[in-house]
Amino acid sequence: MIGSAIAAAAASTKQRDRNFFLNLLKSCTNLAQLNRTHAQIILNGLRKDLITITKLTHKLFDFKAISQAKLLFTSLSNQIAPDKFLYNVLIRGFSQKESPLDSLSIFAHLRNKTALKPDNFTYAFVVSAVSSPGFEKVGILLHGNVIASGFSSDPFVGSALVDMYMGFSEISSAYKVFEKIPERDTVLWNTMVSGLVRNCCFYEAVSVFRDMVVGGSQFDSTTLAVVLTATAELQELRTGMIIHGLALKANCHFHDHVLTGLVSFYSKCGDVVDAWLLFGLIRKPDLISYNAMISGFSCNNETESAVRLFKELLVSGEKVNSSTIVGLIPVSSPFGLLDLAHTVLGFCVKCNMVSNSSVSTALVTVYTRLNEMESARQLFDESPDKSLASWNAMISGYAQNGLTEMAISLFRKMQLLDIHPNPVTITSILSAIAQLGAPSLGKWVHDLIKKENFESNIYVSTALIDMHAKCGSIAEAQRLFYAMPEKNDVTWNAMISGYGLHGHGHEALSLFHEMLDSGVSPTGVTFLSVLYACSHAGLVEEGKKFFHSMTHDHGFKPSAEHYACMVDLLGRAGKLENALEFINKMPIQPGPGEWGALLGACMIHKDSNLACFVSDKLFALDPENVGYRVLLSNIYSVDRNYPQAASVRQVVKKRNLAKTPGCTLIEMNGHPYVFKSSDRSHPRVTAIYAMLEKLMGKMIEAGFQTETITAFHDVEDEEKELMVKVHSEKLAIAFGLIASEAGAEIRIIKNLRVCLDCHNFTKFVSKITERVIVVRDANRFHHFKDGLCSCGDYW
DNA sequence: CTAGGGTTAG
Repeated sequence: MIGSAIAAAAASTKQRDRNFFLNLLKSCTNLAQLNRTHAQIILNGLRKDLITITKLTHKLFDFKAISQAKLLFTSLSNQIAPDKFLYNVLIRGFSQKESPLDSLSIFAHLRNKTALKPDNFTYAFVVSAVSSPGFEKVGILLHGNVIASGFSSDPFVGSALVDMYMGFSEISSAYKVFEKIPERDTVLWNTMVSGLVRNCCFYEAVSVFRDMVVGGSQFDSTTLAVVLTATAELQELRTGMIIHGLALKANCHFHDHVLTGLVSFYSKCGDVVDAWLLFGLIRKPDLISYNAMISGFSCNNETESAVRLFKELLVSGEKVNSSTIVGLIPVSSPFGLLDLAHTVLGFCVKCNMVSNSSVSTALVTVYTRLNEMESARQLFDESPDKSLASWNAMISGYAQNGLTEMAISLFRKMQLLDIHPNPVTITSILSAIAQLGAPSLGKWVHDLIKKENFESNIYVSTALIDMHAKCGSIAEAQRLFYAMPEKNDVTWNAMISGYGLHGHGHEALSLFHEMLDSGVSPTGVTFLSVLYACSHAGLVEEGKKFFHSMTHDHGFKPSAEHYACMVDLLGRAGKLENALEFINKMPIQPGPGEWGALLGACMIHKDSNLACFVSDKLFALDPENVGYRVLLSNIYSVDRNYPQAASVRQVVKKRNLAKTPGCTLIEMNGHPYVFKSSDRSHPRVTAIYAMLEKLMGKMIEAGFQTETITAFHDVEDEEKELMVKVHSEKLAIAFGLIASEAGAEIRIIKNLRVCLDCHNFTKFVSKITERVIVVRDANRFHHFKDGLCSCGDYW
């Protein structure tokens, strides 16, 4: 029809008027039609008609013909004087094609080179052009212009301003603008809600929506769709269902956007069945709806369905974006779906998407979750422009997989390239340092935090508390904790578990009550941390009471970890029978956690009969785990049953089960030194071994029989060699003694649990050298002083 | 018949 209209126009020699072309322009549905119409406009002498040109320019932007629009403007601007309308179309056009600089330069031209006055349209467009991070300065300047020109209460300009501040993550400025606008229309409210959602302020988004409804403002399908995503993130089942009700009443229920919002809401709340049903009601499912459903399946562990839908999307030829890949991440983690990751990667390579920074970041995340660190690093190295998010993905991947040195060295590289970290980077790197237990690195990062002004960030300061506690300075952690003006549940948990780590059970308990008084609700982790603290401080009765109160007063359903902690509490205190009874009475099937805790208790209390029984359970549950076998072998050793110990070790060896090699870290004058078992690589190796020999000699003199010395009878050669090996912590302590001033505290960190022999050795050394020795092992801190250890020999 | 330009968004 349109084609024939154009044909008629071309065939006719009769001059067409402006109105004819305006209608024709309006009905163009693609660029080719538009170009033909443009030709006709020229033929009909309307080339310089401002009104026709304005509409034409507008249409060119609609079809994303941005360079053509630019060309048209530059070629005409010295022949005709553009008016405000044309300027406005250009400013909007560029702003929507994401070339804010072009928008700004047109705006500047309008202000400086013409006598035209910008109006509310102009400001709405130019403000929305600069609504992304990086334009803060010019954005605030424009806000000043808006006020000066008297447009601050215009709803269109107001919405644009609110959106702009939301884009800068200046939430409070956005609120200020919003509150100053008396007439709040639906779009303004929507701008607030969606801005809050974009900034992950989901709770605030829901609360603004509530104000909107209570205040009687009209909402629309956009409002509902957006606020649904907030309830999805919050897993606010009640609120989400109320909104679903509102959608039904307002007849918005069948809007595709609302349905998509409902899909993410129900799936994030665990109701994937309803989500799938609603997904089926979407008339024209597009990428966003698919993404919502795929991520819905994957966060509910419905791997097969997620993969099926993903493949369906692939074969449909529909484009996939970074959100699709990001949505698949939960699927790839617990199931080790390496195949899927490779499929995704293959697809991304084919579509040339790997160079897209958010896709490559997502892929890096997928591979780090699968603990495929080499693949992740390769992807990272090959991505052409690395965003801060990609750096963070790689660094936190290393930190989460225990590759702390890699995390730190990558962070160093970042520093060298002068790439500034953000709070996310800092939080990951602090976690790495906490795992490593390197206080000198901690100080370095702490200074950096001050320099970058991240101290007030709650994530950063919480990570700092955790780092200080895990690096041994519980006092510093405590100081930081009480200096924090605002604390969240994680902050409290970090401090409580810090106390537990150092064996300060009473402090942990009293901090828990402080937490309750402060109004922050405890989480599962809080209860776990308190139980852990009770267990490591030998507070059996308190722990039992606490466990009871957790279920009865706080209505918490204990998880497997809580049960394991209780077994640990009982077992550690020597109540092995009670611990076994507790396991047998558990309402859920006992798993490796509970049996493992009991096996640990058997080790401490030298009950090899029970250990044998428990081990059988464990080997059946988790045949690949080496730790349990090592533990069992140690139990036999402690019991002087060396042939049995050796035979357990033989199984480990025969089945090729890899054992984590032990190592110990010590810092001397700000330098970290790592010792492996029987290490001879240190430059002062001779002095270290001499010191060790001297100490061992004194120990025998004093009547300390070390476990290894008595162990030499009837042991096979191979086993003997294993026992004769000097554990890394002994080397580190000997080095600490010769490299530090007399009386100085010695701090070491061991990656595995300290063995009985080394524990005895350290107690003895602390006595004869009059040193405080602080040892962090895989589980906790040991403070050795005057021949005693803070763990009370239960660890 | 005086024409051409709006802000948010699953």
